[in-house]
Amino acid sequence: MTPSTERGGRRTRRVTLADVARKARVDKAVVSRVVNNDPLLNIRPETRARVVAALKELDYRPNVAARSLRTARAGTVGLFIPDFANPVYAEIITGAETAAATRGCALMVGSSTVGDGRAQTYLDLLGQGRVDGLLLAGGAITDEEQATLADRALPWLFVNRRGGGGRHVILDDGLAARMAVEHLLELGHRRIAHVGGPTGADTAHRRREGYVEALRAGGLEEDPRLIVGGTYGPGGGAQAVGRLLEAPEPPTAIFVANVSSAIGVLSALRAHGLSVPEEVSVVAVHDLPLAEHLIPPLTTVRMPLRALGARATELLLTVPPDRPVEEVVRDPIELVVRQSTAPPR
Amino acid sequence: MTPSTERGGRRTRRVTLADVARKARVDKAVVSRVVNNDPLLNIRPETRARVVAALKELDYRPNVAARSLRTARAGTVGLFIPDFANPVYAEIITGAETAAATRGCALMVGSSTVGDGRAQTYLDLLGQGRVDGLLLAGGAITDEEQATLADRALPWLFVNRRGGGGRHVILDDGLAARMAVEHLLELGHRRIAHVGGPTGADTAHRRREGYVEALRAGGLEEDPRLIVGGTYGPGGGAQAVGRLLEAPEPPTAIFVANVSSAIGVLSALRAHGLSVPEEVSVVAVHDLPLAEHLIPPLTTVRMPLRALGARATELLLTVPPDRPVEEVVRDPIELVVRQSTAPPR
DNA sequence: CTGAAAGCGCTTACAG
DNA sequence: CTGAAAGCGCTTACAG
Repeated sequence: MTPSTERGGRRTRRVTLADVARKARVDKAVVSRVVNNDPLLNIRPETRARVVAALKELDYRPNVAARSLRTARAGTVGLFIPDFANPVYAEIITGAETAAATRGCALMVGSSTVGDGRAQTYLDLLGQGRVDGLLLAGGAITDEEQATLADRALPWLFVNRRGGGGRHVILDDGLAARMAVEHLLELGHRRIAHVGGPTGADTAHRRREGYVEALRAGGLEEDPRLIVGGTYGPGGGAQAVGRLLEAPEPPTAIFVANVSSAIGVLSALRAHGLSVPEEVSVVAVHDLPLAEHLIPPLTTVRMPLRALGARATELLLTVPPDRPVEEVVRDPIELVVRQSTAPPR
Repeated sequence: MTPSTERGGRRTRRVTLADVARKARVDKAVVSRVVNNDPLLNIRPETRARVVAALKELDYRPNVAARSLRTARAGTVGLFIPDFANPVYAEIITGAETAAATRGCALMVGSSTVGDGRAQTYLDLLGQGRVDGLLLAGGAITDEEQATLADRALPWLFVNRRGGGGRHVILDDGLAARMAVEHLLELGHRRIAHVGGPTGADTAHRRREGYVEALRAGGLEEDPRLIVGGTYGPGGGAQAVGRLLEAPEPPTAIFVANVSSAIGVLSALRAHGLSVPEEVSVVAVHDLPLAEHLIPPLTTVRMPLRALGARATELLLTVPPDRPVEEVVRDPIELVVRQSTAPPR
């Protein structure tokens, strides 16, 4: 008998290993090994056939809770992000989800928009044994939270930010910044400003370093008045432009640490009557589908965010939790030249 | 002894109910009832105090797998979406996450970007008992998938789209469309075009209906040449504008079914040398932080997407799975007038 | 080549 | 007011 269901999914009695074993006239241990493809199982072909047939006929699906209890493995990876609305995390999630699925694991994503926003609250919700490990992407993790984490006997890994006592996976944000700035230098720009990310954000820190390095490699000295911080959102970008234009000698080009900020940068420049790229060039880190539909289409540096999410998941699941991980994912970083950058006039 | 940990979270022996019971000199059944706040538990204050102290001292955290196995409840809600990169789903997720947490449940979000993209693949990954119910947001669910779903003895609910045999929660997309079009009518527009969503998307269907209704209520007849479909992305919006401008008498205003499309609409209008709002007004459904930073700042209709996600979660967890649910979430829909709409000249 | 048994950590109905 | 026992559904080391 297959379980019957009704509208909305009425819950009927589950099919268990014992049901399958009875039907196939074997012990449930045998069924278990067949289900899990136990390589050590030596079974007669006709017995296996009976088991497989019963499995199929009853539409057996293992009970995750029972399996987890027995094996002490959840088959689930946790991922904690600041905000689902940030498209950067969307890409990381997608990469992590795919990598987890490849290993037969589910992914459980939580954001700090819930409750008081602390990683701790998310941890409490996870309880004990809901996930086998935790990826912590971006955002600010306080020392207290890191201590709590340490108490949980749970493997973790920082993603897109350094930390975790030498357990992190990042991208080469310095290189991304240098590629952006070198592009501006090659176009002939000499007064290149930087709209950075929020103080304390590790990616912001590394992009700013890359900006300074590229300037110096080009024989220029950085000008503190041309470096302004912000948030990683459009509002922060718009505000930053306001401060930038107060400088006595305004820049001819702006390197923006984040594409969302750049949307605000573009609109603020226009509001100040400056045309892009004729009067000011703009280039930003991270590409998005909408970048080519901005006015003007935005030159960006595309980062391998999916690869980052995928690699982090793999490492979390394979590297022993007491071993350090400090990896820079080396998938290609690509300059996407559109119409927001041009030689200075 | 509290469990010791090392870098990366070395796994140490877990604290179980039995450990706590031993320390508090009671049976583990008592500890269990204290942990779960059993209202029927009659316990001497000093006994409770001993239990609470032991709980705290050992930092006890219930094993989720054991509890799930025993109670046949996962304490987790599943949510299946087409794509994490779509900001509309980000809002729904956030609402669902908060509502789930309020009920002590975790949320497990999966997207169709994994594997072959079918809901079925996600269901297989979920296995048996990983979630207590499933929210299916947007996207296309085939009949085959709906049949599979019915076989799973799992309560489900469609979110933001009708379906599921009378199990869905939606917003009043018709009203949103009428508000947008009425705004254009009040400004004096008479040739109002519609850039719709993808064929088969239920929200697209209802927004288009609202558009037609509003036109007729304003004494106008819809013109098929002014109705073009598209995707819910910038590329679709841009293409749609191209087709719209082939009409002998181009529109003076465009109602766009989705804010992401509208980004493409704005850039395509500019590419065709048409200024917004002087020559063409644009209004779109869904508000985003970036809307006010577009060029020009975009007039939108803000939808209560968080409330939708939250309500769907509540209904999934409370309405018996064999009862129909057909709810329209009535939280306020708001017209946000910015600078992309103006009277025709 | 297959079976029987133990036990993962909980909750709950029942006994006293 | 508290304890003892059964059992959720699985996996695995071991027996034969």
